[in-house]
Amino acid sequence: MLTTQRRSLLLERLARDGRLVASDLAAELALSEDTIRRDLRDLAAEGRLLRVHGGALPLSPTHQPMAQRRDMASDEKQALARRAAGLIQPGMTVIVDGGTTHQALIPFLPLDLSCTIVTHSPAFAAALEPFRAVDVILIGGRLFRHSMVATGAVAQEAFSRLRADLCLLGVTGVHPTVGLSTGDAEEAALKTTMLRAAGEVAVLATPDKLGVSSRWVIAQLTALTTLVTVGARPYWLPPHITHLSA
Amino acid sequence: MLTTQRRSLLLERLARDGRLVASDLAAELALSEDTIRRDLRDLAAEGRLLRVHGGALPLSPTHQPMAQRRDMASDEKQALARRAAGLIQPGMTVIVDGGTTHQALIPFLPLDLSCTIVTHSPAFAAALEPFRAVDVILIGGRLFRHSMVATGAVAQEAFSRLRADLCLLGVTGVHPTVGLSTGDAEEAALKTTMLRAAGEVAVLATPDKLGVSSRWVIAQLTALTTLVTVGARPYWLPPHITHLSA
DNA sequence: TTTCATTTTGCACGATATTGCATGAAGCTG
DNA sequence: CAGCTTCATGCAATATCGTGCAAAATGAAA
Repeated sequence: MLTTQRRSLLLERLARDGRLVASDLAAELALSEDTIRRDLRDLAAEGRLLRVHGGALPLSPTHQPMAQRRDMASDEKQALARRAAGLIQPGMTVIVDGGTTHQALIPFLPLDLSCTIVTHSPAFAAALEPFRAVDVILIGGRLFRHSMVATGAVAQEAFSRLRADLCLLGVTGVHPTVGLSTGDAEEAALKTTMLRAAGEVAVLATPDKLGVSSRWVIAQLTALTTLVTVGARPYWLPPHITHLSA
Repeated sequence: MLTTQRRSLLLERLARDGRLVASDLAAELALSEDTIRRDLRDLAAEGRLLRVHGGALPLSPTHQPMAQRRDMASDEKQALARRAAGLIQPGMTVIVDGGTTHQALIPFLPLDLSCTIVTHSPAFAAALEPFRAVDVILIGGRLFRHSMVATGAVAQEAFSRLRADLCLLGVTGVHPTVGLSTGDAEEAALKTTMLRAAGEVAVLATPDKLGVSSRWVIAQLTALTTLVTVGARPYWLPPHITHLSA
C-alpha cells in the first residue's frame, strides 16, 4: 500500500464515517499507530481534516450534522444497520427509503461497492459520494419537511416506472394483522409504490416498532420478505418472511 | 519490449489496478527499478498519472472525492457567498446549481427565510434541512458523479417545466465572447435549461474563472443578469449586467 | 557494411522518505 | 490524584529517489 494511497483511503473513510480512530485504523491496516498518527498529522497540516485526540474529524460543517446524528443513533440502530448492510450485494438495484436507520448503513457498506441505489432522500444520496462504483438515481419531488424525502406526484411517477431487486423500507409500525404502517398519508402512498417496485422488501425495525400500528397502512405483512430486528423472531411473523437478528 | 509499448502497459495497469508500485513492476517486467522510475517520471510530466513515493496513482478527477474540494472552501468563496446570499429574497423561487461555491451560501442565509428553492444537488437540498420555512423542490435523475448533481432526461424535463425568479448558476468559465461555459457536455445542456427557466441569472465567479472558456458553452453573456466577483468589475462585462463585488 | 550520434538501460552513491520502536510528555477518565 | 491512553520526538533500519556515468541498443548517414 502506497503512502499516498493510504492517505486517500483515510480521507474516504472520514467522508464515509464522519470520524477516524487512530488505534482502529492501525489494527485494520496492519500498521503501527505511529504511521497513522503521522498520516493524520500531515493531512491536518494540509487542511484536509481536523486532528483531535484519538483520531480525526472532518472540518467541513456539511458532514457535522450527520456525524452528530449518527452518534445519537442508538446501538440498536447500529446493530440493525450492520446486519442489514449485507443485504446489498454487488450488481443489485436497491431502493433505499429515508430515515436515520438507513443513514446508519453507510459506514457498513464497502467503499468499492458496485450497484445501483435509488433514493428520494437527498441526505442518503449525498452520503453516497465516496462510493465511486455506485450508480445513484435520485428521485425528485417536493421535500416533505418532516422526513426530508421527496414526495408528491413526481416521486410517485418515478418510482412506479422502476424495477428494483430490493427495497429497504422505513416504517413506524410492523403489526401482525395491520401490516406495515406510517404516520403520514402521502408518505404511506409513496412507500406502497416503492415496495411494489422491488422484488424483495426488507424492513429494519427497532423494538419500539414491533407490534405497533400507525395511522396509515403501507401494505400487508405478506408484502414483506425480510425483517431485521435486534431480538428473537416475533412469534407472529409469517413463516415465509426471512428474519435476521442483529 | 519497446519503451512506448511498456509505458502503455503501465497506463493500462494503472487503469486496471488503480495504482502502480515501482518495485513490483520492476520485478514483474524484469527491468531495473530505475527504468520504471524513469517511465513514471516521464508519464507524470506528460500529465498521464500522478507520481507518488513508491509508485503512481491515477489523477482522474473521479479519484479526487468532492470532500477534498469542499474542504478547500477558500476565503474567496466565503466572500462571494456572503455577498450573493442577499440575492435570495423572501417569496422568491430560486434555482440553485450544485458546487462548493453554492454550498458556502448556506451559513449566510437567514434561518427564517421563506422561499422556494429548486435544486438538483442532493447535498444542497440536505443542507436546507434547518430552514423550516423553505420549500425545497428536489430535481431527480441519475447523479453525475463528478459534481454530484442529478442529470439526464428526467432532470432536463423537470427544469424545462419550471419558472423561477432567479437561477444561481455554477460555471467554470466566464468569457467576454464565448460566454458561460463548463467542462461537461451534458451538464452544459442542463445548465442551459436551468438558466432559461429563470428570469434572473446570477453567477458567482472566483478570479480563476474570469476570462476563461471551457469546452462546452452554456449561453452567451447576454443571458447573464448578475455577476458576483471578488475584485473590480471586469472591463469587458456588458453594461446591462449587474456587478457585485465581494 | 561501417561509422557515429542519440536513446535507452543498468549501476553506483548520496540524499530523502517512510516506518517502527523507545522514551518521556501530555491528555483523558474515574 | 492515579491509572491508562494518546501524543511528540529522536533514532535506527529500510525503502525509495535523483543524479551522474558508462555500457548497450538503436537508427541514420557515410
